[in-house]
Amino acid sequence: MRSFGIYPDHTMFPFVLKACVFLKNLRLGESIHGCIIRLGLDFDLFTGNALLNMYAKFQSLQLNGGCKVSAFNVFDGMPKSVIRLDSVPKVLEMMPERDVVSYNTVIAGNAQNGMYEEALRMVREMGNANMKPDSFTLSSVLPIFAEYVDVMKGKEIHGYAIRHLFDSDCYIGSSLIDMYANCARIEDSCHVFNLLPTRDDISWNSIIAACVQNGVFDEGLKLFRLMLTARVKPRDVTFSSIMPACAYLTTLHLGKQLHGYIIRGGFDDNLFIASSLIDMYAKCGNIRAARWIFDQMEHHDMVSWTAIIMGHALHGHAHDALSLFKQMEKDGVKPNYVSFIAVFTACSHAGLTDKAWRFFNSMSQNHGIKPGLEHYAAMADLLGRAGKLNEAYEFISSMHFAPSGSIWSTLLSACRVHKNLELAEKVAKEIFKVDPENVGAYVLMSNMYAASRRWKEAAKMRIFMKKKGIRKEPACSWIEVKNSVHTFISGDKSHPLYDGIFQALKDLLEQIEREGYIPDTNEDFHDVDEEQKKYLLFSHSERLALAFGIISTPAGTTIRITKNIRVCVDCHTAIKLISKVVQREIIVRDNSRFHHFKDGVCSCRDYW
DNA sequence: GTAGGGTTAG
Repeated sequence: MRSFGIYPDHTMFPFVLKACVFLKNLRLGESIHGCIIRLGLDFDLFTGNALLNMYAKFQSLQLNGGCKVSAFNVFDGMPKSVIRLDSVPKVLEMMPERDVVSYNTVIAGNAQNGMYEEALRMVREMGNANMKPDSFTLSSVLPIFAEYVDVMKGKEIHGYAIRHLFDSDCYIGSSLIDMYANCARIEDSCHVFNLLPTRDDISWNSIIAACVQNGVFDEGLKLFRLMLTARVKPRDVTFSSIMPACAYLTTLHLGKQLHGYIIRGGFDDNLFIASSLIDMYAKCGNIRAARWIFDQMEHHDMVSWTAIIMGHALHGHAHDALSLFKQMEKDGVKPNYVSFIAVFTACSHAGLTDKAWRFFNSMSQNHGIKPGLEHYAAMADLLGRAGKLNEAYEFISSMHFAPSGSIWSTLLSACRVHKNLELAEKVAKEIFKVDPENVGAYVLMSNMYAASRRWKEAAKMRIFMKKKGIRKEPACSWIEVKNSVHTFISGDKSHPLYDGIFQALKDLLEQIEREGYIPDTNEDFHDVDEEQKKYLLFSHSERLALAFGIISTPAGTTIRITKNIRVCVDCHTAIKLISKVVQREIIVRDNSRFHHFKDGVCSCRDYW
């Protein structure tokens, strides 16, 4: 057009600048900017707004590469390479007039670059200039209050939206869903979603992510199915949002189905999705598949490294976990807060206390990460498991913040494993001081008293619980057979195939007794005779699930069971022998790790 | 000419 000698007018540049944004070509954009100035069109409002938008977008690109330098208001202190990007405030200052769009563009630019206070300042300035926030403004501001976890301010915006009839706006809808979800107000998220007159893929993604992030996994999965029924196409974000639900519920068949979708949709090179797949396979007991995905990836970021390290840690592969951590550092990927939790978990499941101490010290010294509650908890857990109970006690007492009930609880369960009632009493006192309703502590103390035949004190604990009206969650195991999940609680006879299960349990008992199995009744704390105890052990939830798995799958199939609390010692012994007599691999995930039983031995080498 | 959603955590 220009070669024909035709001059562009003010209507043209917004489109040309937009093309530069799509092409991610800053140099081209800058030369167009030059062209605009030469033609004297930089005083045009629409052209100015398009320039603002372009520079703001390139600012995001630059910042996503690492440094979070404020390019909007800092000029002097900026590194040379970023100086060109300072053009947003310059363009803004030069503009002869500004409208709502100018402000919205700058507000969004600041908000997307993490400069929340500057964004909010611009909102006030906009008000001072007699311009009212519109739906664009609100959907840029809401994510700020989501990030701040400030539900009061978020609600204020929601109210403003309702008063100005913006609440049926799809964009504001997703921001509201996300804001409420971030503030743990999942009911409010659902309420907003249900009231939306129109929903696009992002509204669906927002509500699904909201459910999963708040632990409402069944609802998340239900909404995912509804999304498919509504013929809304799932996107990359959908998969990385829903996958953690499969990981948490150990629904391997669903995870695999989603993996199929992901491959067919061509999403398998997405970093977020790959990390969520690694986590899902690891948590569903298939660490080999998790590792395969990790090894297939072209680039690894900190999250994917952390996910695979945690995966190996949970499966008791401390050596793999730690050598991966070394490799990660060698690759120049910086570990974060979560990565160290994974490292401590690895050390914990292998009893590597010395190594853990070295990591703990290097975490703050070499990586500048201040140990948080989770790190202290992991270290305390590790020391406790290794039997270093007093060291753990000292460690917890020396924390630079007040210990929580949960951190003392890790030590209490270590006292149970190592049968130290004296320290347990001391620890329990600390727990009841900060958390008088801690169910686990009452149950553990009651069991420990019972184990030392101090029935009166055991009963006292139970009575305390009753008085306070707190109940422990029943022990529960589940297993997936033919794409459906079967749940068992201890002593449960309600399964339709119970007769077969009972017969199988009896047969298995006979077979393992021939292998030398002697019931270990030490951990059963009912004041009843030995024969009855044997029966109680016999009907533990993991045994029921296992017996059901054996009779309902073909010979040789790997059996995967999930349990909500720690596997009991007797069941651990029994399952080892069962894996030998039925010649099957049995994988049990309890609340802290995986046990791979095969040929009479367990991967945890009886340390868990 | 301007806006919203994602992965790892005893």
